[in-house]
Amino acid sequence: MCGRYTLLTDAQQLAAEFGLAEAVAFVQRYNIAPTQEVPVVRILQDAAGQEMAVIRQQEPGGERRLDVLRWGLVPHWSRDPKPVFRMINARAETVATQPAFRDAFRRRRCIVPASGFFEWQRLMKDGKEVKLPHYIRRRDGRPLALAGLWDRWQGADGVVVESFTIVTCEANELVRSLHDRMPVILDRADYGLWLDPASRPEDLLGLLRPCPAEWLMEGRVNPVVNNPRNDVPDCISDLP
DNA sequence: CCAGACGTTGTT
DNA sequence: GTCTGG
DNA sequence: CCAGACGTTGTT
DNA sequence: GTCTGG
Repeated sequence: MCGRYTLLTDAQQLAAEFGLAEAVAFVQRYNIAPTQEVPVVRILQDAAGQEMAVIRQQEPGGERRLDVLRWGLVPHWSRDPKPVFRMINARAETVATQPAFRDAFRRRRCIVPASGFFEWQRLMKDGKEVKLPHYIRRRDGRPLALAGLWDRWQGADGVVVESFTIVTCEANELVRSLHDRMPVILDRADYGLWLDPASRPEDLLGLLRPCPAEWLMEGRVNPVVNNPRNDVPDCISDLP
């Protein structure tokens, strides 16, 4: 599962990691929650759904850009711009066939950059359930590339809402003690394949598996992160 | 994901 | 318990 | 044909 | 938009 994460990487680092055409400034975030607007990496297509041929010749797949989208997918056919259901995650196992995701999986994939993500460990203490937040990040300090899907919703009055969801898979050995699901974390060598609108579904499905546990490290953090209103550095302060 | 609220009426 | 807001 | 659904998680 | 159920 992935329901909260951070983005602390600076614009230059992010541009280098993801091969962005332009280093776009954005706000550093310690506590990103569903429904909020956050930057994602994607390749835009023209209205006909074709990549722009000129750009494609120079850069396979087209230009990688950083755009701000809403977390919680609103399918283009929704009556409402607010999803009736909380589509903040999409299961890797069914993403190619579920009506809400399959179009996006075929042609509108993105990478959700994150410095780390949170998982809550549920424990019973004195007969009451407590939720202990844990923070998971890469050992090598690089940002995480979370596999995402996006869509564009347009209302009758012309209002446009662009939104995204994070693909999940079964948890690896490191995350399993906290939860049985985790976000799909892409290898740097696979960024191009995932982002290229022309990639074949059968190749893409091979990427949707848990990353090696050795990539990651994990530790308990301050419960101040539990409240999404607290977007402060304490959210990732380590607890013994 | 967690925190916090949790109503009714009539009209479009 | 269940839904909405962040 | 039209109407209605379209999702994930965790918990029971 | 597209599929399923009636």
